[in-house]
Parts: sequence; structure tokens; C-alpha cells
Amino acid sequence: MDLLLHFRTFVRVAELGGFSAAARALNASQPAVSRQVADLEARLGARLLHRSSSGVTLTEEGRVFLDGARAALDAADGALGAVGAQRGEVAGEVRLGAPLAFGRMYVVPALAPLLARHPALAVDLVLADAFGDLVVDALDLTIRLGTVTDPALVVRRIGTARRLVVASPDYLARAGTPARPEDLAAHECLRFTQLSTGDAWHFTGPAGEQRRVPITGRLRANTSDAVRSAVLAGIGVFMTPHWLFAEDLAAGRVVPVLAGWTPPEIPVQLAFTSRRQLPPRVRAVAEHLAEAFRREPALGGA
Amino acid sequence: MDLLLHFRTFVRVAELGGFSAAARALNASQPAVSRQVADLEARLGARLLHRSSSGVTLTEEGRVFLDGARAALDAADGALGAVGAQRGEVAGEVRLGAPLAFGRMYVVPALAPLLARHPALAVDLVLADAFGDLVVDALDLTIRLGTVTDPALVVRRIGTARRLVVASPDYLARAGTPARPEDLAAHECLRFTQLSTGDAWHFTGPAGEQRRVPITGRLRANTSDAVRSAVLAGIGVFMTPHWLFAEDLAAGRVVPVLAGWTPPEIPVQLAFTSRRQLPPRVRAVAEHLAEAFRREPALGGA
DNA sequence: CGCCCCCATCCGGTTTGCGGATGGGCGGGC
DNA sequence: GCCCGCCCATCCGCAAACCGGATGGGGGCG
Repeated sequence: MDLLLHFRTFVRVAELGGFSAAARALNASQPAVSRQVADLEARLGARLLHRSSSGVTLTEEGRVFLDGARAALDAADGALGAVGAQRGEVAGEVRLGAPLAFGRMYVVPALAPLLARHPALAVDLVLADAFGDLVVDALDLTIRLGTVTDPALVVRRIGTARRLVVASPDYLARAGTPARPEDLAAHECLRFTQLSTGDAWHFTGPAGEQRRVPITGRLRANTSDAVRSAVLAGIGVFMTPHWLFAEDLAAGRVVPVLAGWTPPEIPVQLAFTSRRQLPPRVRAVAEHLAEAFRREPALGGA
Repeated sequence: MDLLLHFRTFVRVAELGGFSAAARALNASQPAVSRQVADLEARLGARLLHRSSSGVTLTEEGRVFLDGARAALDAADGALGAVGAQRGEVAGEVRLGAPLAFGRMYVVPALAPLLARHPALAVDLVLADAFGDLVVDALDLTIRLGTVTDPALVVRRIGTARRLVVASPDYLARAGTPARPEDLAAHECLRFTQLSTGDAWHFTGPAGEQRRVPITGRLRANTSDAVRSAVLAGIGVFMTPHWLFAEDLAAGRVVPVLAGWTPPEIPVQLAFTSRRQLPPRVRAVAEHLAEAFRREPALGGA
């Protein structure tokens, strides 16, 4: 009986709350997962999961065993990684999460030299603007824009995204150019669902004064690319991270609005699940991303 | 690939210094062991062992990996044991080492209530007067008489063996009864090879005076049972732990000599390999033995 | 110089584990 | 309230992995 495999399966079942879900995540069949957990329970002489028709829950023994199994898996990973690490090698696959547009524009280019330097390193880039759980998505680390509240995560700030309000020239020609934040009340304000900017935008004025203005708008989208398209299509104004429109600003496709009134910055952060020791491959990716973004002017340094 | 099995095999190979030796210890065939280590090396992309025709040696990578593999095995054992421990269960097999005669006379009886109390507990009793290595013999714990010098071992004193000098009545009738330690020079003094009593016996006199007398003798044996037989056969006198002749003394088959002159006591100790956390089954056996010997008058309390 | 022990490799047999299909049970939606 | 759908348990045929015995090559010890 391959204990480690059984451990891994059980941990995944516990994390995802079901045999079928774990089977999908593990690229295995549902019967295989079911049997592995059953074997484990037989081996331990204890029931690890309460089964119900809509999923599973941990028993008391299951909770205890889950910790132990995680520790054992970490230790085994550590052992396998140790010999490579000792020779300074970085090998294996890293599942890296990132926001859709940010990933495409900044992460992919930043990964090129990393992959070139470590021939045995593979990156599984999971781009999504809506992130569920690192654990559920089996991510080794993820890039998050904005503040992270989950106490189970360890975060590391690797940059700061400046923001500004932009609009397309034809929109401004049609709707007029706002001169003060209060003028936004009369504009179509686009919103990005994932960033909880809510129904008000904050600004710091030229003299340092704070201003909070309620905004309205009839289009909201859950990917920043879609909002960018909306801006380019002249639908409205948008308070955006600078990097999303860097090219468009340079090409004149959009123009800054309310210059002198600066929105709050957004922290760019790396988030890990708190494991006692990060595998070398994950550490290498994290270090590289931090370094790459420190040199990235659009992100304003670390 | 069953990683844990491969880890275990590799660790054993490293400990025993050879594939064949490990195969014997693991009850596996030599090709299986060879292939498992080879697979592990392929997986790691590094050579773990230097092969020679007379055995194997660790490479630098092997040394590093050995630590990691041990940690992973401990963690996995811990995970398996945790759920049982949480329910206060003691299960599994414990390999317990003990001196030959001591084991037969004291350990086996002491184990009876322990086995009765824990139905899932099994004990593999390894009796030998000459102990090699706990690691090499794959012992979970061992009982040692006398001082333990190996710094890799953790010892715990569980009792004290009083000693005295005995001889059979017919020997004394033939050779005379020594009245003072110095008289031993004229006697046939039996020796037990494993206990480094050397060529001199120490005594503390009735008034507390120390005495060290050189002794000679023409019979030496490496099991205490053999020496006991020699005493019963009237070959000579013997400085013995009290427990070895408890029955013989009661039955009058041997008699104490040099009463009032007491030899140094021998500590009775439990020795473990230093692992961060003892498995519950091993802890249970250790606790039970300590408790059992605390109640054993012949051993003089803990 | 020869014998023995040790490690690597090959090959047939067995076992283990997997995936698909099926059945039972509970919950949610209409 | 009924039905549909999802989830977990079990059965069965198959394939891959693993094991053990046999064989070959190499080095050390007597």
C-alpha cells in the first residue's frame, strides 16, 4: 500500500469535502479515491470521515490524522527536495495563481528568464480574477492585488500598483471631462467586481486633502480585461491600476482624468499557504517574482 | 512508486552498509532492494550511494537525503500512530532487546500484563547478551545492564541490580571459603565476558572501606546462563547480579560468599535511539517496564 | 591464484491497483 | 410532493507494476 499516495488522497478529500471533488482534482476516478480512504481507515482501525450523500466531514480522528498526514507529506516533499536544493537545483512544477490581465501582461514576461535559468522548473500558471482558495485550487502561491484578509495565508508585499482614472478621448468628448472628483457623479463609472471599490471612489487631492465621492455606473464586469474593453469602447471612466492601461496611455487610446487627484494605491502581494518550509522550487519562483517586480517601474517598487 | 517503502529501504541500506544486508533485514530479495534504491536515485536525479563490491557508502547527497527520509518516515509513523494514540490505544509491534537470562527471567513475566492490557500490541523480544547496534538490529528499545556510553542513545534508569559473590557448597567444601576479598586470589573466579569487570573485583567493606582485588580464573563465557551453570557445577566463585541466582540461593544450590563485602551495583537501563517523539507503542512498553521493575524487589527500586 | 561475496540485470509469474459500470440514498428544484 | 441529479459504495475485467529466482561481472580476502 502506497501510504503517501493514500495520505495525499485523504488530505485532498478532506480539503475539498468530497470524494468526487477530490477525484477530479487528483485526476483519478471516484472509486479509486473512495477505496484509498477506505483502506486508510481499515489500516488505522478508525473512521476518518463522516459520509453523507452530499459530501464528507472529518471525524475527530480524521482531524487528528489530517495534521499528521500533512506533516508527513511535507516531510517527504522536503526529503525529495533536499537533495536537489543541496545542489542548488530548482526542479518540479509550481502552480502559480495570478489575476487574468496582470498575469498575461507582467507575470508571463517575468517568468521567461526564470524558466531559462532553471531547465527543470515548470510553471502551471492559473489565471483567474476570482480566486477561491489556495488550498482548494492546489496553488503553491498566488499573486493578489489588494489587501488579503485570510489569516491562513502568509503574504509578502512585492510591489505597489499606482492607480488613476482613465477614459477614452471620444467618451470625454461626448460626456465632458470631470475637473474635480465631485464631477464623477454625472459620469458613467465602470467597476471591476473583484476589487471591492464599492460604490465610492477615494482620492487624495493636490494639497493632501481626502475626498470620497459616491459613483454610479451601469456596467460592472468580473475581469479587468472586460472593463478595459469597456473603457476603450468609450462606455465610461474607470479607476484602474496604471499597468492595465500602460500601453493604451502611451498610444493615446485613453487619457488620464482628474490629474492631481490620486486614488489609493493597491498593494501587490504574494500569498502562500503557511507551511513550515517552502519547497525550493516555490521559493525560487517567489524570489524571482519579487525581484522582477522590484525593477518594474509601473509597479512603483517593492 | 511507493515512496515510503523506498525511503525505508534506502535508510536500511545506508544503516547496514549494503544491499544484501538490508535485504536480509527487510525480508526482501536483494534485487528488490537494489532496484528500489536505483529508482529513488533516478527520481532524485542524484546518486545516493557509492557502490563497491564490498558494500555501499553514502554520497554527499545520500547523507542529506538520509536525514530527510528519516524525518519523513518518522512523520508518517507519527500520523499513523496519532489516531490510535488519540484514543489511548497501543498497537503495533515493538522490537525489544534484553540480555538473555535477564530477559527470560524478568522481562517475559513483566510483559504478560502489558500484552493482556493491549490486545493490539505485539512484542518481538530479541534476547542476546552481546548487543551490537540498536540501529543495526532495528530495535525500538533495549534493556542494558551496566553503563551505556554510546552518545547516540538516550537512556533511562529503571532499576539497580545488587550484586554479590556466590559459589556452590561443594566448591567451597573443596576450595575453602574466602573470608576477606584478598582471599579470592587463591580462588577460581568466573567471569562474564559482556560485563567489563576486568581482572579485578571491587568491594565496599562493612565499615565503608573500598577494596580492589585482582582475580584470576580459567573460565570466561559470554552468556550469563553459561556462567551460572559453571557456578552450579562447582567450577568457581562468581560476582553476579543477585537476580541471576535468586532461585538458586533460595534453594541452597549456591551460597553467598564474603557477606558484608558488597560489590558495586549495576544500573538497569532502558536505551532508545534518540527520536524526537517516541511512538506510543514504544512509550507504553517503556513505561510498563519501568513500572514493573520499580516493584521488583530484586532490582532494588528505580 | 581461486573462491566467495556483493551488486546489476533479465525474465516469468503474481499481485495489486485502476477505471468503467451499476446500485442505493439523500437533497434540491420544480 | 415528486422527480431528477449528485454523491458514495461495490463489483468486475484488465493492465501495469512489483517481486523473486537465476545469471553475469567485479573486487577483496585467504
